[in-house]
Amino acid sequence: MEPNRLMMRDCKINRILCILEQTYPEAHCELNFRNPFELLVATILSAQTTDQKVNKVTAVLFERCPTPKKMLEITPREFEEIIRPIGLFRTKAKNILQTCELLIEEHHGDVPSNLDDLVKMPGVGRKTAGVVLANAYGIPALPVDTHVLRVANRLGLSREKDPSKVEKELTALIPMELWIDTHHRLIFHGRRLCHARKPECPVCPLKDCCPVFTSAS
DNA sequence: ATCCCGAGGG
DNA sequence: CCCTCTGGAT
Repeated sequence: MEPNRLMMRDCKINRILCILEQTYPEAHCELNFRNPFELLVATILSAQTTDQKVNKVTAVLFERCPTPKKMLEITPREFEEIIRPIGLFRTKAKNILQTCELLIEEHHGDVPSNLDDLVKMPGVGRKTAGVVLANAYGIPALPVDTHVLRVANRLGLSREKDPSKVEKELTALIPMELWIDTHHRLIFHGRRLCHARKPECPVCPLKDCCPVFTSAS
């Protein structure tokens, strides 16, 4: 128990951020988009799937419906068929089409650049809103998804299980100019090494800072 | 079988 | 906190 405390004191947040930067210097959003509207739609679609599958579907969708107005011109049924391969297609179709209506009625067809308005869109929670703010507008955000949550818990950066509480703790801990990159790096790390089931601790660059590894060995 | 870069609802 | 929505990959 003493060794753990010392270990954690040695490897504070700066060390973790530094290793993350060296390990995943190019971490970035892997969704394909050309403007805030496309990113908003792609991000709503990305729940419970991979970016690669979303990109396949949006390549077709954005070609046919590049604006909220165009998206409402095809039938909901046609819309569902286009996005069907990614799953959860009925819920997502309904949310996206309602979001398009809201964008037109209350935002002149533009995607709002603040969290409060974004979260009012159906199908848009903190995570989706954060991704849009960060990647479409360059506004500092550190949205917490399942990867970020899991990795932050394991590294001892937060003990909370509620994503919004974890977000608060992380943003308090990390300099604002690093929020966006850190979000992407934690996700890459969660996907590459820090898997939900079987984390690859022996080859993890963060193992010396991580309570999971140091307490297991 | 079980898991995906979630959100909304009970 | 738990459940459901969905299909596809593994």
